Amino acid sequence: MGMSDRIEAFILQLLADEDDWIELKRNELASAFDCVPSQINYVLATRFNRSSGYVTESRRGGGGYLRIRRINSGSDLYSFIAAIEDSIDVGSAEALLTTLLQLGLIREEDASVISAAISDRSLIINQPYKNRVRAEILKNTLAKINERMIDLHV
Amino acid sequence: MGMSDRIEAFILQLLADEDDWIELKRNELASAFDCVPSQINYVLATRFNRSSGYVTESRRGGGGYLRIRRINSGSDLYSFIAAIEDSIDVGSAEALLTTLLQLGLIREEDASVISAAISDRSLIINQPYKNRVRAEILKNTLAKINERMIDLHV
DNA sequence: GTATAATAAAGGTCAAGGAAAGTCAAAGTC
DNA sequence: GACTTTGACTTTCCTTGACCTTTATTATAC
Repeated sequence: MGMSDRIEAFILQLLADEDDWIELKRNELASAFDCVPSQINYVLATRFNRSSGYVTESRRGGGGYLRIRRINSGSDLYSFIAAIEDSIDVGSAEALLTTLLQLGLIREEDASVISAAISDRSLIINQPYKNRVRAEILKNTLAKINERMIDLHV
Repeated sequence: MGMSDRIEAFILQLLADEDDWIELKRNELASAFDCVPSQINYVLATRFNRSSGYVTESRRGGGGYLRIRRINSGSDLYSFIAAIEDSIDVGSAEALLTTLLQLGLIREEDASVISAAISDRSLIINQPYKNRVRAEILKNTLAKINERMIDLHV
């Protein structure tokens, strides 16, 4: 297990204990793991980014910190669902999923299942039905996820 | 017995000892057998692929690895996927999802997303296409979940 | 005493280099 | 002819360090 993996595990442990959010000192963490401080940034960028369900804030200067928060992000899938047209091609649909991922509005697991559902491999029917069904599937699955998130968090 | 056969035997032995999954370093293995690293890829591709009942994952870069896992096709989603006919009505599909849930082969989150995708509200097309598309969506989404379950250490 | 300037104490960025594994086609073997 | 072996080249991921920006604290001017 490499250094980045160990740092990731350490942070995950902290989050599991404290749930909600944690605060760290970049320099302290770096010297605890005996690595350069920028390695911490690398770990945050690759493992604690939005599409893996985390947000980080930080502050520089005296008393600076890193804060890592898990987002079980409820809320506004609605506006995106409402914006889906009656028909959507596979490229646009995938782009939408990517956007939602980046915004942390859906999780990677959900995105991959939806992606499989709306793929051309699944929708073995001709146009224009294909794109219409794709739009319906998108709306219904996203609505279901939205429901779940609201149930969970709010 | 050729080199590929000997490497295969070695890996099979490791799997027999450790059952479940094993992790290897491509370069170490190659130098242990005194062959080029890409030979390992050849062995994995020809002897440890999906259709022979194995999956492999890997990671490049520092601390990279090869991981080989046996698919025990009994409790795997795979056998259920294979059993899905070309056409399935909504009742049977829901029943299947319930079964898979009870067996712990899928999670509730996944079930709800799939359920939304294959509902009559999503599949706004006529029979017999509706049931055929439903079958395809089921197969493709479950296959994706199966992949993911395998990726994680199950 | 307040306003400003200097210094210290954080964290951020980015590119270079290294450490793996992947690919693919040519050559070899049976 | 099919399967195997080899190696040059590619891609991905990780680590390191030099340099930058932001914030807090302290020193200085008036």
